[in-house]
Amino acid sequence: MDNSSTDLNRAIEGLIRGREFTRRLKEIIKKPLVGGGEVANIMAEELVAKIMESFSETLSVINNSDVIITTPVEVKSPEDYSSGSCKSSDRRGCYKRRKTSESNIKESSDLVDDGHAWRKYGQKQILNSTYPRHYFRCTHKYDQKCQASKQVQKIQDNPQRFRTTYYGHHTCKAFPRVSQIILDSPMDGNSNYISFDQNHTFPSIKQETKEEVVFGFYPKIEDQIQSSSSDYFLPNDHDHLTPATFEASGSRMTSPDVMSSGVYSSCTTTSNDNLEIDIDFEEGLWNFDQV
DNA sequence: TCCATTTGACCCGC
DNA sequence: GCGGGTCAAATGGA
Repeated sequence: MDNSSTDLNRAIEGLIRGREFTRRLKEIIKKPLVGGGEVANIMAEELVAKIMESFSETLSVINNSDVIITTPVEVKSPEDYSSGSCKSSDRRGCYKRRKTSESNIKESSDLVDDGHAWRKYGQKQILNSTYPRHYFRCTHKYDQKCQASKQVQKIQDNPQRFRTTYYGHHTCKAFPRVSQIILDSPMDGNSNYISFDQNHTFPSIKQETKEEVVFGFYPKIEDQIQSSSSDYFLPNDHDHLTPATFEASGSRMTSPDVMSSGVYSSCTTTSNDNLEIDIDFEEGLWNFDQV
């Protein structure tokens, strides 16, 4: 079996896992809440994490042999790493640093869109590390109290790869964005297609607009790095390492409310082998058509 | 003018 | 005390 076939199988397995987790989540949601629904909430959160993990892994496979390392650590409540009390009016540094929290570490040769809107809030040179570390928080940290954050850093031994460490779960309602899911277009009723096309690059949307809430794209770290620090540069063969790219046909995708309704998504990958994946969450239909 | 990014300052865990 | 994580003023682009 050649590599592309292996990757294809891995991608399919990942999606099937995601489907199974989604099915379980659906069951939990359907069940009447017992005990205030806390148990169900916890289970749902775990399932969401697993779903995200499966999709991330699948995306990584699609984007060529990326590695995902999941490090389950004690899950803390958001209060455990929320801002602490402040004494002065200058709130700089006024926060409570998290001790431990759930983290997912991902290494990739490119920066895959993880489906969420991030805002960079810091950059720091790390001791004994050539490359600075970049800090991102969820765009909805304040408007929806989403505690998700991540750190991105070039891998010392392999500067062409990036290590992304995710902390916390997304509690925001912003739906995972295009790389994962595209909705029915309210305009024409046709499904929108995501194309993982090596010939395109990520659009870089840098505003926390309402549009971005729904389909803001993952900002290219390269762009940010280039604009911020001379320490960062793109590898010479960057064209070869083009980030996972996609394009969505169907233009306007604006209303978050659409997300809550029936979801149909369809994505297309184009690599050596074309993998077309149609996902209908509402009907539970997943079609894998090798083109 | 608005908003994202940059960057230095500050705080906390180890 | 050091180093890492976060904050917010300053800055620059749209």
